[in-house]
Amino acid sequence: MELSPVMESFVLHWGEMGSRWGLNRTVAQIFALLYIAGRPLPADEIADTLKVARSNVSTSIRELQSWELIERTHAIGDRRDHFVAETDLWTMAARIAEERKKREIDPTLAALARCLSDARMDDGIGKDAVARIRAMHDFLESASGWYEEIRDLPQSKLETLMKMGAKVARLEAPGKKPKKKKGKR
Amino acid sequence: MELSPVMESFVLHWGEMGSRWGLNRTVAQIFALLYIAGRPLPADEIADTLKVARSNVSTSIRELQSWELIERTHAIGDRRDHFVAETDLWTMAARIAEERKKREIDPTLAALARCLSDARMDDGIGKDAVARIRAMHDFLESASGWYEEIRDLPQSKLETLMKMGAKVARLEAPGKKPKKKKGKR
DNA sequence: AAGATATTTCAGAATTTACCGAAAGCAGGA
DNA sequence: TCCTGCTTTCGGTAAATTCTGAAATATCTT
Repeated sequence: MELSPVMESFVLHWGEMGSRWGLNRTVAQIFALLYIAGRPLPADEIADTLKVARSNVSTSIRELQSWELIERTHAIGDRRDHFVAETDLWTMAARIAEERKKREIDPTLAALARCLSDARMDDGIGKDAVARIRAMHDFLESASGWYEEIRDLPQSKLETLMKMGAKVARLEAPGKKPKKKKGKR
Repeated sequence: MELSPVMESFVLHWGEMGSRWGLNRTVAQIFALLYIAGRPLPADEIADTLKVARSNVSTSIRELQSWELIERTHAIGDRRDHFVAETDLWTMAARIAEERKKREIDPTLAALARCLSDARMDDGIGKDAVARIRAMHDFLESASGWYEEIRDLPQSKLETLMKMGAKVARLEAPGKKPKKKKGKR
């Protein structure tokens, strides 16, 4: 596939950003390419376009599938696997949130719980230190619980909720109480 | 500083997790140590405790300061700098969110905007591809705007908002309409 | 101002991570 | 069952990142 200048810079930017996100450059670039292509691409075409080894594409695609950000499809008369990116952005965001939680939050929560239960046998640790571990554990757990509650809301509900957020924010903003209801900052 | 077994595993776990978070191991460990210590520690004591080079501590501390997760303090009669971790978890979360947005979202948004403006001069890119870039840009921008609206809410307001979220979630949950108000799933 | 103590910078060493290309594995014909 | 086209696995290498120790810098003390 031939990349126009803008498409190329889109892909390159995603590559750089991907690193900051825990993905590696190639993985991120492949996703960007599929997203911008807007149609299923076979692995070897991806490799050609991005100038990376075919095997590298294979590995990266597996990673993208574990994030559920791309899907395998087929074309008639073509034995090769093709891949398409998820294009709905709400879905993308949800998938990313889910996966990051799974990789970042859940293991941490488990480790903290382990620390707390071990703390009983550990006479070298102070009460206040245990309390701080517990505080962190409880905080993460409640954030996690909240996320789970809203995770399955349909998009429309989420949008409602976000609007509510904005409203709450506006309502008696810190330091400047509106005197009249007409006063819309 | 002597680490008890639980304290040590807390620190080690943070080290591992930090990697998944874009921090490196040492940076994360130092933060964990300061958090669990609950009192200001001088840099050389940190180095001793974690068995890393003094210079490494210096670099890592700078990184933690850029996240505003630790603060430099002083003790009378001691010329050395001491460091304490932020212990309020809401504040911590806010700082992390702010910094991640700054590092992950803002540059991406800027790059997308650049792509969009460049797209005019690029006759190699299809209309639909431009539309997808725009969709991503707009999505990120509105998420970003929402974040900015709630970012400065006091903790109490945020908690209210989270409760609202839970309520919206419960209210006519997808696939199971409650018939009576008593029915609390 | 010189000496003592504390911090930062930096070049190279060590470690970790990403990538390539060759070989192996797996279908679906002939 | 033996090609043939496609995909995955894997050992080694290249690249990037992290860490160290020595040297430079800064700051107090006398």
